[in-house]
Amino acid sequence: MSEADLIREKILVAARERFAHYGYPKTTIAELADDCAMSSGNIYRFFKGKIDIAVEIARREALSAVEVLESVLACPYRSSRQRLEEVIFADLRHTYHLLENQPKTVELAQVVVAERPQFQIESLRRERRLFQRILHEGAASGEFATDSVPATTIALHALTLKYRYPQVFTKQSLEELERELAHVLSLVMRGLMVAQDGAPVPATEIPEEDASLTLR
Amino acid sequence: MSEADLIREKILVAARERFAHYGYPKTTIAELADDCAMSSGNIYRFFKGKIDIAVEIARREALSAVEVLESVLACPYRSSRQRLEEVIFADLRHTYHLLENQPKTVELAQVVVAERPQFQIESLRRERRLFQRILHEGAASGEFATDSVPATTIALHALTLKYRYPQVFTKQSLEELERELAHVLSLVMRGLMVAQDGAPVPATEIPEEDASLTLR
DNA sequence: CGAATGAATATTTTGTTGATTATTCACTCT
DNA sequence: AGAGTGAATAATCAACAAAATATTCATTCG
Repeated sequence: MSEADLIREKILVAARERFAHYGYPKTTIAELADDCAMSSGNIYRFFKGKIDIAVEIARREALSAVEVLESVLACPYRSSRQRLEEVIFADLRHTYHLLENQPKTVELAQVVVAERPQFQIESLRRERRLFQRILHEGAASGEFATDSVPATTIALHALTLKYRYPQVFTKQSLEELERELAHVLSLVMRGLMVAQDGAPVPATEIPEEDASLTLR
Repeated sequence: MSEADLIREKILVAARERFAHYGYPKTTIAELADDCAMSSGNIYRFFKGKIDIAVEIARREALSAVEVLESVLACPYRSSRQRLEEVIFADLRHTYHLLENQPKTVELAQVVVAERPQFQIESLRRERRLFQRILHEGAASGEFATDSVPATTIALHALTLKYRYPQVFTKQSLEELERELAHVLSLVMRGLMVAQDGAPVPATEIPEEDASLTLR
């Protein structure tokens, strides 16, 4: 990693700290420069503007969240249904805890999305790709019955919207949201799965909360 | 209808007009009083405050929307599936057109919900009751298979959230939203419906837009 | 010469004041 | 007495100035 990259990282570390503690608008470039023992003008050799620091932090946060979810897919013994359900539950829990513990994250996300609408589009796309991969595997193995994997992906992504931005839409507790999500998934799974010799598709069970899947 | 009630209606008519044209904040009590040829003080004999006029208008709007949706249930020849799908599509279209044609409605709704959170809770509850009735009928007739009508109602209501506040979450066109909703309902219906002698549950078709179901 | 500075400038936020508007109420009118 | 008024008061908004902050860039430094 080059010298310049190291300084860039230093700025990002200082910014993450201040954004989380005091929020994006209350953090000044002068403060970040102080933290990094440099002049405010010098920050601009590493980032085009203040907002770009926020974008980079948000981008990494989003990437690492998807990476953690992808680790669920690495467990080979699980069925596609289990994978899909665990990913959706893990996503809900991760976002819920993030907004609980780091309330300033909401503000940061809002600023970034307002300034760079493309950011949200790409985050959603990454998430959809993850869903699509699971559906594709499930369809290939004969576990899922679907006319069109892309169409089902879009549907699944749309119908789980509420659980991806939990505290934004409702003031429900995590427990309530989890119970509700289990009902939603039970309904959907019955439609998605291939009938196993007449046996009804069992209801979704709320998975154990796996600490290793909880970020930070 | 008593004399007092008639005056009350007059105020509501004037307010609806001005709220729609100029918005809630830009409408003054003095203007409403002028419209009704009375003094501003006199308005307060009919409404506790300005916000209560907005609440009453929003309440009636919400009630009449549910009433129109209920008229779908009055068509006896339709299957439960058709009813459910038509109600959800009609709701999407109605809200979409309302926000298109009466953009000030969003502002009004925001003001009312901010001031009276209970309002939203009750509107959602009314909508859920409608869903529950359809599910109940479908379960009784053997068309729908469900362990628990209340649980399925909650699930159905949660997973169609995106289509109840269309322009709030995305900038998608009505056509896109309808196509997406059809995919969502196809998936859900396959899980909800009782298998008919092995034949697969057909995909959801986007219903004709029925002008009589479009409010205002 | 590239890296870094910090004063200069542009932009945004904050605070203040005057004006507008919501709400009350002592009063008038029928 | 009950319906209605409009001036008085309280609350909110809007416009503007002052302060704080983001960004640039001529200059310095190593």
